[in-house]
Amino acid sequence: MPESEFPEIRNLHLFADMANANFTALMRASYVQTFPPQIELITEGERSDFLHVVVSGSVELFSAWNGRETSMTTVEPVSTFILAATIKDAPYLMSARTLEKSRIVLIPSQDVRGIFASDAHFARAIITELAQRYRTSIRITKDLKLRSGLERLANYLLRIQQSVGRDEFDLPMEKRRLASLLGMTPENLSRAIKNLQPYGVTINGAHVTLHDRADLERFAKPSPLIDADDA
Amino acid sequence: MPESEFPEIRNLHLFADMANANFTALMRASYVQTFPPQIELITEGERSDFLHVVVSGSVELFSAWNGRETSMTTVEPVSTFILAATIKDAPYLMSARTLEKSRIVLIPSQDVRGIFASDAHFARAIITELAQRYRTSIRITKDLKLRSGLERLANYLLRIQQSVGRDEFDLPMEKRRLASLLGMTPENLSRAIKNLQPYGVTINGAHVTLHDRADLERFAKPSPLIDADDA
DNA sequence: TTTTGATCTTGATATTTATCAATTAATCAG
DNA sequence: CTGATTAATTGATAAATATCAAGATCAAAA
Repeated sequence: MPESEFPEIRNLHLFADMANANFTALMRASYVQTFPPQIELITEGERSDFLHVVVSGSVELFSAWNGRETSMTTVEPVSTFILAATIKDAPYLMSARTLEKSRIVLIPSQDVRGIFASDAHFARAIITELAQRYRTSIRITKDLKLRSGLERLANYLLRIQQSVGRDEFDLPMEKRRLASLLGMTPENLSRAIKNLQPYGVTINGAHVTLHDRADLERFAKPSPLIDADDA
Repeated sequence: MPESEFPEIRNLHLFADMANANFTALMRASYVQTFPPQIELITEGERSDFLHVVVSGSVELFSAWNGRETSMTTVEPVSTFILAATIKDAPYLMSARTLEKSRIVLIPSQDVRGIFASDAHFARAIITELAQRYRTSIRITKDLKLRSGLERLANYLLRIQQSVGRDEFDLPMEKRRLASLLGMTPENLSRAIKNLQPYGVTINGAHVTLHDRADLERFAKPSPLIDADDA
């Protein structure tokens, strides 16, 4: 693996504080590969041989059961995925596919497990990362169990609004995939979008305008205990 | 805190491998308290001052939003809850209430954070615990997004069957709460139970009989990637 | 540009799930 | 044991969501 890739990985919280020697050892054992779009990188049920790091592009995590499929999350650069499976040396619970041309670093799981056992800083970073991901997953469960599809969409839009800081923005993914992420069908998402019009939401193609955020918030009732990144 | 309580806590994976001095320090800083049933121990949104350990009894974790409430999980002895909030020093995402008279150990969060920074064994145990909980949470999301209510119930029954090893058993909780756990209304659970009769399921009060497990499995299609504890 | 294929939208309909109301069954305190 | 309370069930209805089919829109490839 070329050393030129090291810095951006090193900057990840996960690797930022670990001993230099350990980081270098991890990197030397790793592979970097560029994948075209729509390549299935891992399949749920497989053994987790590598911790993956998305350096550029983006990756979708999804799951299937009984002929159905659902989008679980999108992994953007620079961050890791399937950390928990790597740690537990257990099968992946989700599949992963590239959404676009993506550069992926593959770190052998065995090396990750070996090093966190001896590097306290690395262990601490893993703890923080896992705690964060666990909490995010709990938020998703609450979103699914406590809200209707329409409410999930409304809060999703408000979360984007929050993160970009503007009332006008583009949807960051296809509606088809957004629907799956929100736990609804594409048809229903189309209708949900219309049903938000009375609250000042206009979506034209991918372009979203929130004409009256206060009004939308009155409907969506966003909560930091579901919608914040952490608070 | 009385030393008599130490051993069973010490036996938890989470505390089993840590240095003796550290364990003792944690315990000396802790409180034990016995709570009556239906006491709200923590409320979502509060700061996480204590890591909780259920020594006896049982505790329900639940969440509310916009006047609705959903049951998230049940904590049985001996295990901890709200570890992630403790680690992150962040507000609880779930509330907790005793289901019965329960003995709870309260370990100051600050001490937990202080010690895992210096005790590698403890840190490692926390990693394992968080990874496990994260994976469980992912399974729950898959269950909710990929299955109908009827399918969730069918698989829930098969999971209990698996854990008790018999085709006849009692539901471990009120139907009201089971419904909430499965993400449906009590009325719907009643009907779902009836709808499983063609697959050999009889539920009389709390007593469940699976007359034809193979048949039920053909309908439920259990998957180790959703239903196993870990595999 | 045109074609081709996919996504998106819309309407009609079916299914699933929730709500409301009433009754029955179970539990518990006195 | 008995009344009071809560849980569970059942039926009727409403709302939410999914499915199916068709057309419209968009985007990539020839």
